[in-house]
Amino acid sequence: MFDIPVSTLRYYDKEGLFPGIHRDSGIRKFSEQEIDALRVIDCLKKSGLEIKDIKRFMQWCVEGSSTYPARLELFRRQKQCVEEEMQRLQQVQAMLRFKCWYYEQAMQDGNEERLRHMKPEEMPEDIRKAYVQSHLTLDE
Amino acid sequence: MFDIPVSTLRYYDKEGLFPGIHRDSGIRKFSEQEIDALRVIDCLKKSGLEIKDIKRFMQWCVEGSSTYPARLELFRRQKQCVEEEMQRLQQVQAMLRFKCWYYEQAMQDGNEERLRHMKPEEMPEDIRKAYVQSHLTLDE
DNA sequence: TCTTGACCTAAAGTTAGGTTTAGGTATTAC
DNA sequence: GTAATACCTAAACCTAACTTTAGGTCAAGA
Repeated sequence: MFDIPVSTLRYYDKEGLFPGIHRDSGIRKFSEQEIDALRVIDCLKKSGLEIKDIKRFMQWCVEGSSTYPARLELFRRQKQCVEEEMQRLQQVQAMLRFKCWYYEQAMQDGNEERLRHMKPEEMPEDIRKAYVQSHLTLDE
Repeated sequence: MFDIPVSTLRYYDKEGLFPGIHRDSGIRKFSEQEIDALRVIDCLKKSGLEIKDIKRFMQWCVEGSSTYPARLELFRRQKQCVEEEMQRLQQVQAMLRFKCWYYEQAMQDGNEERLRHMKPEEMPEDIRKAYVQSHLTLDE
């Protein structure tokens, strides 16, 4: 259903990611609760959170309304993280766009001579923008 | 300069990421070549490439013009990867937007009763959109 | 009956990408 | 002269997030 190996589900459970999971004579029963937990786990993992922090969140969920502020703050923080990650990826994309253009040119020319001496001002505008953007933060 | 630990630079070199690096009586000399390599390494790493694949790219760079097509294809593939990653992150963001709204409501209400019975149709439009978007791929 | 398959546990193993340590050389600062 | 630094290597260590293995229980089907 979720394309997650059984071993991973057991690992998650061992790590405390399903604090309230019910068992039927030893066998884990995944209810709508846990399905939902899996969605949140997936989301929080992709937002950069570690398992132990996801566990803490799952604990908050069983602790009730007193932990609403903590949970809200967590999601706000992760939203911020993802926004920053997207910005980094946009810079990465700029570099990749530039590199694709670069090697298209190199293939046409058969060598990198012309490119080696090219200044940003001589590049097509969109490529120059990509070049400049991708050479920002890591420079100097 | 790049805020990379010396140990990491040595590790990269050991992994073959600076194939043509020059040494002055045993000591590595980082020229403009290697500075540029570091930018590309950073970009390729963030695009999801592993060290051993970056090494392969660096090898191509010393092999000359015959590897232009391979290099171009690599950058095109990584561009694709990053685009897909951005889409995944947009879905994650939708979930986070929904969760932030959810807990803002829960804090106002003091409990989750109202929210528990709420159907997507009853949510504010932007939140409903976020909810629907974030519940897409992992569902059923 | 028996054997196939789904579930279980605890514990060991795996992988990537570094980091740390131990031991050594060479240059600079006082 | 000697002491603090910056560099070097090889090899051991580390962490997160799984995965694999070994060994066992139980129920259904041929």
